[in-house]
Amino acid sequence: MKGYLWTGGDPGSQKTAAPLDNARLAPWESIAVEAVGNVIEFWGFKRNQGRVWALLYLRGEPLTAGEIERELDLSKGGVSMLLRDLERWGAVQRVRVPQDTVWRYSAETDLVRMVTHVVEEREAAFVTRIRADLSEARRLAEGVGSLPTERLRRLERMATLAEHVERALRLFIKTSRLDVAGVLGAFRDGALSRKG
Amino acid sequence: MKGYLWTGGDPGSQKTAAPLDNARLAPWESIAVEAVGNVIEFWGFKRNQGRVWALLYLRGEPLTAGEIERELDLSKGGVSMLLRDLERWGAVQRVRVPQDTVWRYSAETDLVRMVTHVVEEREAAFVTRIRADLSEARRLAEGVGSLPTERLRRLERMATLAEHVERALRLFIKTSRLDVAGVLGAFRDGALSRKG
DNA sequence: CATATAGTTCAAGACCGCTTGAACCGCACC
DNA sequence: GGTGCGGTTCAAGCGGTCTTGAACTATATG
Repeated sequence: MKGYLWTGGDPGSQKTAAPLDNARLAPWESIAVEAVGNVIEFWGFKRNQGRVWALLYLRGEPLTAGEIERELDLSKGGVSMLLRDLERWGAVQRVRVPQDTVWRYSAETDLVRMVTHVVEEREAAFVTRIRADLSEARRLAEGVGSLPTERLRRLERMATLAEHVERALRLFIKTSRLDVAGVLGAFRDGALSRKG
Repeated sequence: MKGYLWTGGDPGSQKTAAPLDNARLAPWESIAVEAVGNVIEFWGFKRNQGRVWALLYLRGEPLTAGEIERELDLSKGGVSMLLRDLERWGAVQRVRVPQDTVWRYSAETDLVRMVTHVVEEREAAFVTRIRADLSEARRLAEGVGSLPTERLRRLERMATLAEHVERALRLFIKTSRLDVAGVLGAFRDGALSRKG
């Protein structure tokens, strides 16, 4: 989510899932990789975190940092950092293939868990904060003697609204988690080889 | 939502609903205004759009652009653009007080409608796009002869997941709209004076 | 130990959206 | 017409994040 339809309208400029530079990738891979990049960015992560995960997931077998670097046309340092983040979040696993010295990385299905989890944390904290701010404002406002009750009421309505939105949001996260959990089964079932 | 807990952790640096420069505003106003600014930014709009709307809403009576400029410490040009956006979205109304030459602006309760509406549009378009991309990828992949079925399956699962998330999201928007609509009643009911 | 290659770190810079401020327009009033 | 003021526009600057690339560490090998 960057510049969408905001102020200017400017429709039709939808950021394309561009073939970009990943000329190395098969077209279908490229499209899927970019799509995941978009989603992940939308949810507040870095686009390239999504791209890396998608590549690893689609390939199925572990890749080296160098391969990722080439396939996605990223810098060495960038790949290192992206992998570290993904690994820390449990979205990617670092594996060592027997009689080989380099690290390889394979996708965990947990990108999904990671997203729901982090988003949940973030959203919850945020929403809580807003509520706290609004009740603080209300407390202060009530302390002001000469405040027209009408203005106080407006403030209260604002707070009420915030609470309702919070409820809706929590509900969304909960149902969404359930729904996703179902699909996770699908991710896990198949004969998805995973080095172990 | 800017830099939250992403890569670095860095907790406790929660962006405060700072007293900022709006020394002119009563503390409770300032807090509430900033809170709304945060929310609105979180949903993908400009922080200052939220601040302007909040100020107008809390004040109850129409303000001039100059007043807004001073109260929120914004630039002339900025206020003009912010008001234009808000007006276009129906979140603010431009009113002319009898025997006065300047325009004044008053808050519509429709900020809420605006947010749900725009967010809905945006989210829907986005999600649709992702789905389209993924099925395109799938179509292409199926056209490739020598593709291991396992890899194809992974792609398919990705698409399935996207569909599920889409469903959850649409559900959220729908229930959220209903919920918000309920509160809108509360916004409208009271003896909220509106120049007419 | 010297060399080479994988991996990490981080300052510098690219990039991008938001805000500013000055030029400009339009209207009222003298 | 001239002056003043509200309002608009937009190029330039600012502030933020993300990426790069070079220096650095770690590890294997001869």
